[in-house]
Amino acid sequence: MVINKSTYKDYVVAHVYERLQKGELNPGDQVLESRLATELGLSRAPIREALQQLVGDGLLTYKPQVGNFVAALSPKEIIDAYVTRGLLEGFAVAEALEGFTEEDLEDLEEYCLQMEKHARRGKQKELIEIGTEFHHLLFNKSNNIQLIEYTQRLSHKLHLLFYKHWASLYTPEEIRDRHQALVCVLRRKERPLVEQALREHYNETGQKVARFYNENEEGV
Amino acid sequence: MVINKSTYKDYVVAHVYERLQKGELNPGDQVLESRLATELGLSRAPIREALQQLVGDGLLTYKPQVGNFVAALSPKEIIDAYVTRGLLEGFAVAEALEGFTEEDLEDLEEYCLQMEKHARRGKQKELIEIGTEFHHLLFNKSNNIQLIEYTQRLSHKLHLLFYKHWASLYTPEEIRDRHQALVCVLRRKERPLVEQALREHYNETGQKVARFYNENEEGV
DNA sequence: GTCTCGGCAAATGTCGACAATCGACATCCG
DNA sequence: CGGATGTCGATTGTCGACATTTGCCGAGAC
Repeated sequence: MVINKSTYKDYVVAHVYERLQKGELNPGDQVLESRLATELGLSRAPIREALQQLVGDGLLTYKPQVGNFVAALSPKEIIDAYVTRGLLEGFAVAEALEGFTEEDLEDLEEYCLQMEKHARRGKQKELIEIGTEFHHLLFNKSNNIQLIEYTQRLSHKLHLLFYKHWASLYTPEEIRDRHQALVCVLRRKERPLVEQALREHYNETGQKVARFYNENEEGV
Repeated sequence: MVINKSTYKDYVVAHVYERLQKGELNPGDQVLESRLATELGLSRAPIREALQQLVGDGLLTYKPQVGNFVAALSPKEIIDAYVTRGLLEGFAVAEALEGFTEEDLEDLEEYCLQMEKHARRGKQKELIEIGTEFHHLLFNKSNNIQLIEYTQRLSHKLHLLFYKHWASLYTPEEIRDRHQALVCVLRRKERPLVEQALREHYNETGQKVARFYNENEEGV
C-alpha cells in the first residue's frame, strides 16, 4: 500500500489476517505462496516473509519442503494457549495494579455493559471490539515490554483463531458478569487475587473453546 | 548441506548463534545480509529468512529499510525479560510439580554440586551447560506446549545475550546455594512457593545483569 | 562557521527464473 | 491382488539481478 510507508510484508500479513477472519482460510488449510503472490500481484519474496512472520506468531505452522498451513490446535493446545495467556495477562495486570485509576475502572465497567448490550443484540463485531479493548486496557498498563509483547502475540493468535465463537460461548449476562468480576477484583488491589482471577477467567474460556471444537470437528 | 536434510536457513541461524557466542557480534552491531551471504557462500534469500527468524526470537531487532541489528537491551528491558522468564518458568514448574520424582530431585541436586565445581575451576562452558540442563529439566516437565515454547524462546534469547557474564555474577557458592534453594522448595510441593521462588530467582539475576550492563557500558 | 541541498555509495526490498523436494498416481513385479 | 518402485506435477528452496530507500559527504549559499 501507499499509506503505510513500510514494506509489502505487512500488507500481506494484513491480507492473510483478513482471510482468516472471513473464514476463507480455515485450520489445516495450506497457504500457497504462489497463489497469494498472483492474488496480490507480488512476487513470492514478500509473501514468504509475511508467512514466516505468521509462523512466528503461531498462526501458521510450517512443514519444511511442504508448505505453510493454518494452525490447527488440538483441544489440549487450545487450553494451553488460554492458560498461558491467563498467566501472562494476570501478571501484567498485577504488576500495574497501582496504575489503575478510578477513572480506568469506571471505563472498564462501562465496557462490561456495552459488551452485554452488543451481545444481546447480536452485534458480534462490536462485541469483539469492546472485548479486545477491555483486555487491551488491562494489560497495557504494564510497562514490562517483554511481557506485553508475548501477551500481544498470544492475544492476537487466539483472537484470530477463535474470533468467530465468542458470542456462542457465553450468554450476554455471563459475558457482563465475568468481566465485571474482574473489575471487582481489580478494585481490591490485591495482587494474588488479581492474578488468580485472570487465570481462572482464561482457563474457563479455554475449556469452553476446547470443548466446542471437540464437539463440532476433530482438530489437527 | 547434506547431513542436515533441512534447509540452509537453520544453518545460517546456527552460524549467527555462534558468532554471537564468540562475541564476534555484539549488541548494536548491524548484521549485513550480503556479508553473511558471501561468508557462507549463499545468496541473500536464505540469509534473510534466518535473520527474520532471529528477529522473531528477539535476538535481533529490525529497522525497515535499514537493516537488522543485534538486540541491545536497556537495563529495564533486561530486567523485564528476566522477570518474564521467572513468571513463565515458575508457572511451568508449578504445573508439573507432581511430576517430579525423587530421582529427578536428586539429579537436580547433583547438578547444583557440579555447577559449583565447574564455577570454582573456571570451566565456564561446562557451567553454562549444566545450568542450561538444570533449568531445562525444570520447565520441560510441563506439558503445556505453548508455555514451553515461550519459555524456550526467552531462555534462548537470554542465554545468548548474557552467556558470557554468568560466571561473574555469582560466586560458586552462591550459584550452588541459589539452585539448591530451588530444589528445596520443589521438595515441599507447594505451588505458590515454587512460583514465588523461581520468580525471585530470575528477578535477582535480572537485577544483577542489568546493573552489570549499566556499569560497564551504556545499552541501547 | 553553519545550514541546506544534491548526489553518491551501500544496504535493503522486490522480482522472475531455475533447482530441489515432496506427494500422488500409475506401473511393475512377486 | 498387494506392495514396492518410477514418474510426473505441484510447491517450496535458492539464486542473481534490478529497484528503491537510506544515510553520508561535500559543495555552495548565507
